[in-house]
Amino acid sequence: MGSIRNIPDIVVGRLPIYLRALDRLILERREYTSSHELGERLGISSAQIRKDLSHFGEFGKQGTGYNVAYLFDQIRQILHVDREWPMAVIGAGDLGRALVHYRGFVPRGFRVVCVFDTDPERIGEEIAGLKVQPMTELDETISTHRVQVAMISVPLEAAQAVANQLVEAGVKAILNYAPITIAVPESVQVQYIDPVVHLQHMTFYLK
Amino acid sequence: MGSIRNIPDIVVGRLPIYLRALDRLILERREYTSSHELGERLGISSAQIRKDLSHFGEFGKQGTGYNVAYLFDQIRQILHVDREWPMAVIGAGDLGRALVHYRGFVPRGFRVVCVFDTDPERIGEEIAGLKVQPMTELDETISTHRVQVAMISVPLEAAQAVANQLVEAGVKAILNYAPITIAVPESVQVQYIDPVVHLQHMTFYLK
DNA sequence: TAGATTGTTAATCGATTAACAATC
DNA sequence: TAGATTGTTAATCGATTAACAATC
Repeated sequence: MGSIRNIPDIVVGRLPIYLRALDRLILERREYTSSHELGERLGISSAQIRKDLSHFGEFGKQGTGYNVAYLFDQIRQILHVDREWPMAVIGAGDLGRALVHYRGFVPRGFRVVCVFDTDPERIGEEIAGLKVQPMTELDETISTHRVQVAMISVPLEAAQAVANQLVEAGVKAILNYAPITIAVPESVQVQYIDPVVHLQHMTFYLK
Repeated sequence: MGSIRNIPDIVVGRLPIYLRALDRLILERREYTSSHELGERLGISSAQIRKDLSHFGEFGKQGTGYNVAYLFDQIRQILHVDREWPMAVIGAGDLGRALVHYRGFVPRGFRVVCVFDTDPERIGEEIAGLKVQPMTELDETISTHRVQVAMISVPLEAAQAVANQLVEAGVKAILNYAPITIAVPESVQVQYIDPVVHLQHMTFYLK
């Protein structure tokens, strides 16, 4: 297999985790790994890892396992992070600032190239070398930078309107930090980060 | 049903999403809703919502649907967020600061009560009225405040060691923002937030 | 009453795991 | 060669959906 499309989304969702683990193995100067070792580290069965990878091709050798650097490269290509995606951040509050400052994006294929806010107090302010821009400039800036990926860090009341503007401007993937489900066209990807959802999931198991 | 234990974890994971949607309906002053409406808003089938809820009891009425306030209360109880969980934040960098400042925790059952860091520059500094404490005080502070929930916002190299300290101090649920899988005893809950994982998941579908 | 919607059962669909031949 | 580990098949397991009697 490998070339046939329609990969289960749940499988795609695990690839970034594999990539992260491989990155770590590279840091440890490990040349080879196995589905067993990866599974051990990630709390996933080795069979699942082999099955997941088999959707995309044959990356290992019987007896030896996987060449770490090679598999890392292959997954980077599969996920399209063998390049640098320019990103927009909407909302320059505490969270937006933290996102602009975050050093962890660039080594993994992303770079914040613009920040927007509505607050006149914030517009013009510099965050990590980027000037906060007014929302009125969103469309043009996103076009010229060819931004396809954006992160929303505005209050929840504003999130849907911001999402609409982003879609209008041509953004194709939105990471929404506002605690609300937003509606977008089918052609636009959305993912959510809401810490409270994770916390409430865990407190179910606490007394 | 309702009282039999061993609820699928995937069902538990959806309850916070339902709760969020109900919160929104309360805000909109809606008195009743239906599995159909909830499903529509969340992009989930109505059958799934009814099935999920049926694990915990009967909350609706045929013909009428669900009383919003009642269902909201019930799910709060199920998830144990009908109280306020004190939380610790470990790591007072940009992200840690944003977490301490975040106003969205208290209305949903959580309150940051202490912040820790190793950097002498940061120790003693005030963030939203909380003094940043040295890691040496972690054990005692967590005991006296009866903290069971913690968020890790330290660099990835430090994350496992911090997790160990937290477990040692009696923490039972960890929300880990460091991009690394950490090892903890079975009795401790862990959830992860890594924006890059979400971004890479989405770029798979982009060109 | 007629219409709407629940809770639940059974059917379907999909994901995970076990097992193993192939082979490095 | 002997041992290890892959990729894949088939079996198992679990989750989602469709359908409907019950009933508000």
